[in-house]
Amino acid sequence: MAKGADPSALTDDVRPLAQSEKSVRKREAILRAAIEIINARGFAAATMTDIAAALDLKDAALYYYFPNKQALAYAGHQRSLERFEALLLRVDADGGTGLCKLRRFLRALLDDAVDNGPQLYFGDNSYLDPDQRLAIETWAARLSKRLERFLEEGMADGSLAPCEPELVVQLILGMLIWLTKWAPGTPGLTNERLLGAIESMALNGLAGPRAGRE
Amino acid sequence: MAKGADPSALTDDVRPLAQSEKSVRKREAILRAAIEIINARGFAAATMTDIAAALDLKDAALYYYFPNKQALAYAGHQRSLERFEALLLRVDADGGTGLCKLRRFLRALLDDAVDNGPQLYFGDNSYLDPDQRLAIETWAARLSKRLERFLEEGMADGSLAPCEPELVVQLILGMLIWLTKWAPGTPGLTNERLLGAIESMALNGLAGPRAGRE
DNA sequence: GATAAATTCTAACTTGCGCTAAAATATCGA
DNA sequence: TCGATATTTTAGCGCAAGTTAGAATTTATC
Repeated sequence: MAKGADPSALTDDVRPLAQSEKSVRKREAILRAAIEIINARGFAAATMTDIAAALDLKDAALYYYFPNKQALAYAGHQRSLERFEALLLRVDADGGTGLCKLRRFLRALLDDAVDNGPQLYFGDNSYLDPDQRLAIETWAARLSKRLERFLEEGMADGSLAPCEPELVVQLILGMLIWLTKWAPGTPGLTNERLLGAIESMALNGLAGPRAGRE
Repeated sequence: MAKGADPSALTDDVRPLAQSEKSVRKREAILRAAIEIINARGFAAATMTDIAAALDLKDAALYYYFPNKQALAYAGHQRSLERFEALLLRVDADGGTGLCKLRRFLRALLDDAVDNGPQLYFGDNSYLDPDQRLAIETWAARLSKRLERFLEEGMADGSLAPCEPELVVQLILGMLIWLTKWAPGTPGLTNERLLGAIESMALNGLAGPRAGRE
C-alpha cells in the first residue's frame, strides 16, 4: 500500500524509504541492470520484463523499488552523471596541464566502465518527461562545459593546440558513447590498447608545442 | 491486393513493382523520413504514425510501399550503407595518400549529411530479424575494413603515424555517429568548422612525419 | 467525361507492455 | 516459534502501436 502519488516528480525517488542494507543493495542492482539494458537496446526496447529478468525477478517486483519505468531511467541518468562528475572533479583537483587532465580523465572514465558497466552519460533521453529531461540536460551541459575548460586550460598553458573546445568535446564524447556499444563485443581489448588508440589519434592531434612531460 | 507474402525476406522489397516515376519518388521520401526519425528517436520510439505524419499521410498508407516496419527500417539501413560505400569507393578511386583519402572521405560524408540528412550508417540494429541483421552487420564490417585500409595505406606511405587501425576506425565512427545527434541542434555550425575540429583533433593526431602536402 | 488503376483513408483487430491490486511467500525480531 | 514486516508473484486491466481489410478517393488513360 502507501503508493503515495507524489506530484513533485523531480525528487529522486519516492519509495518506502529507510530500508535495510539488503534492500538498498538490491535497488542498486536493479539500477545497474536497467542502465546496462537501456544503454544497449534503448529505452523503448528495454522492457521492464527484461530488466527484471536480469535479476531473476518478475517485472512487477521492480515497482517495489521504483514507481515507474521513467523514474527508473531517470535515476539511471542521474547515477551516470554523478559518476561522471565525480571523476571529473577528482581529476581536476589533482591539477596538471590541460592535456594532462584530459588524459587522466579519459583513463578514469574507461576504468570506471570496466568496474561499473556502460553508463547513460549522454545520448538519448527523449523518453523522460520535460522536467526530468531539463534537469539531465542542464546537468550534462554543465559537465561538458567543465570538460571544455580542460581544453581551454590546455590551450592557455601550451599543452594543447588551438581548437574550438565546444566542438572537440562533442567529438570526444562521441568516441566515448560509441565505445560503450562496440567495445564490449571486442575480445582481447584492454583499456591500455584503447587509451593507446585515443592517444595516437585524439590527444596527439590536440597536443600543442609545449605538450612535453607531465 | 496482391500482398504477396514473400518468404525470401532478404530481397530488398517486394511491393507492386514497376510503378510510375511519382510512386518511386514517394517511396524515396518515405524512406528518407523513416531514416531521419529512426535515427533521432530509435526504432521502437519511431512510430509508423510519426513517419507517415512527416509526409502528411496516415500510418496505413506506408504499407502500400513497405510490407512492415522492419522492412522499412531494413531498407533504411541498406540505403545508408549504399551511400557510405559509394562515397568510400569514390574517394578511394581518386587516390592520394592515406591521410588525404581519410580527410576527403570525412568531408564527403559531412557534405552528404547536409544534402540527405542523418543516416543509419552504424549504430543499433537489434530490431531487425537475424537474417537482416547479419546482412547489415556483415556489410558494415566490410566498410569498416575498407576504412581501416586507408589508415594502413597512410601508415605505409608515411602520411599517418602508427596506430591500431581497427580501434581508430571505431573511434572515428563514434565521432560521426554522435555527430548526427547533436550537430543538427547547434546553430551556426558549418561543415567547415566541424572539419576544422576533426582536423585539429583526430587528423593532426594521426598525421605522421611525412604528412606534408597532398 | 467514363473507366480502370493507383493511392490513401477509416475502422477495427491483435499484441505486447506498462502498470495495479491483492494474494503468496520469504525474512527477521522478540 | 510466531507474528509482523518486507519482498515477490500471479492475474489481469488498459492503452498504444503495428497491422489488415475494405471502402473511399485520387490519378491516369482512352
